[in-house]
Amino acid sequence: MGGKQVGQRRTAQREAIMNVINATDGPLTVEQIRDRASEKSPNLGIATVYRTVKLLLDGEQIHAVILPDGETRYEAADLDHHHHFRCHGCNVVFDLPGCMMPIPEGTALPGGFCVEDHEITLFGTCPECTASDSPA
Amino acid sequence: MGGKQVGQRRTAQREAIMNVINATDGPLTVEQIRDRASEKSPNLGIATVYRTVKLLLDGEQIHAVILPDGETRYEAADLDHHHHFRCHGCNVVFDLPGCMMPIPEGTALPGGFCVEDHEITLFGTCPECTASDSPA
DNA sequence: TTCATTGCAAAGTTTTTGCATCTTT
DNA sequence: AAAGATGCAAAAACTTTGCAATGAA
Repeated sequence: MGGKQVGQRRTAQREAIMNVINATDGPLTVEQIRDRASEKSPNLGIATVYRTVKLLLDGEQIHAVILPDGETRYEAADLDHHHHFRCHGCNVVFDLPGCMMPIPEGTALPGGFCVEDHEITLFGTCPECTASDSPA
Repeated sequence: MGGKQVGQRRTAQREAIMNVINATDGPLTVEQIRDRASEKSPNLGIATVYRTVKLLLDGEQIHAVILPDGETRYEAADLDHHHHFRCHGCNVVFDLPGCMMPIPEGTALPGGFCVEDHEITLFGTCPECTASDSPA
């Protein structure tokens, strides 16, 4: 009922988009995905990126990552549990392998809040920006 | 240069909006602010809420809180450092006093990332929803 | 050949801005 | 009375959707 089927054909656009998402070590915005995928698929329309992202979300192949800066980014779903670091200098978002959350899921907090999941974002300066910040 | 001055007059709308924001123990969306403030200021326009929120942001009286659900909320700026808990049942966002981040600011992470700030969101079930979830 | 997929443009959403009017000072 | 503030409606920014054309199978 309703709607055509979708996600069945291997197209250059889809290939390019998936490759871009899998090639980074940090989540990307739709704009970033389009810019990078456009190199391989020149006339790539922004609507196609949005549609493909939605397709990949539905298929659990990627996850949305919404950081406190309000931008929605996307990352491959097959990554291990990890968190993110956003550089104040270049605004790039990096993956930080591992987890630094001391409260295990299932814990009941003092107020009676039962913790099932968590999200952590670190902000600061990335190695590159640290290097270029400090004068010679 | 440019733009009128702003934030100089005490109006019913402003009063209502500020009271609403200061009366909660969790950050509120623009919609929530308007709904609650409308009780005191009936014809409150959404544009006024947006303008007032911006005004308060500029004046450092409130902060934006963007959680991983993508909704932008606002909270009083005079609160102590704390984090947030979003209930999967009722979608309400609560303040969690205190901090559970083991990495001090100023720490350099293994990859060379220098941490200056952080943001934590916990997800789970709030006390009320825990109570109503479990049958008698 | 069929029908999912694409690009473009139109339509939704959400937030911002222009403007005449209203209200605080 | 002067000028900031408000409400409405138009505009801008970001996503989604309709549709004819394209191209994978």
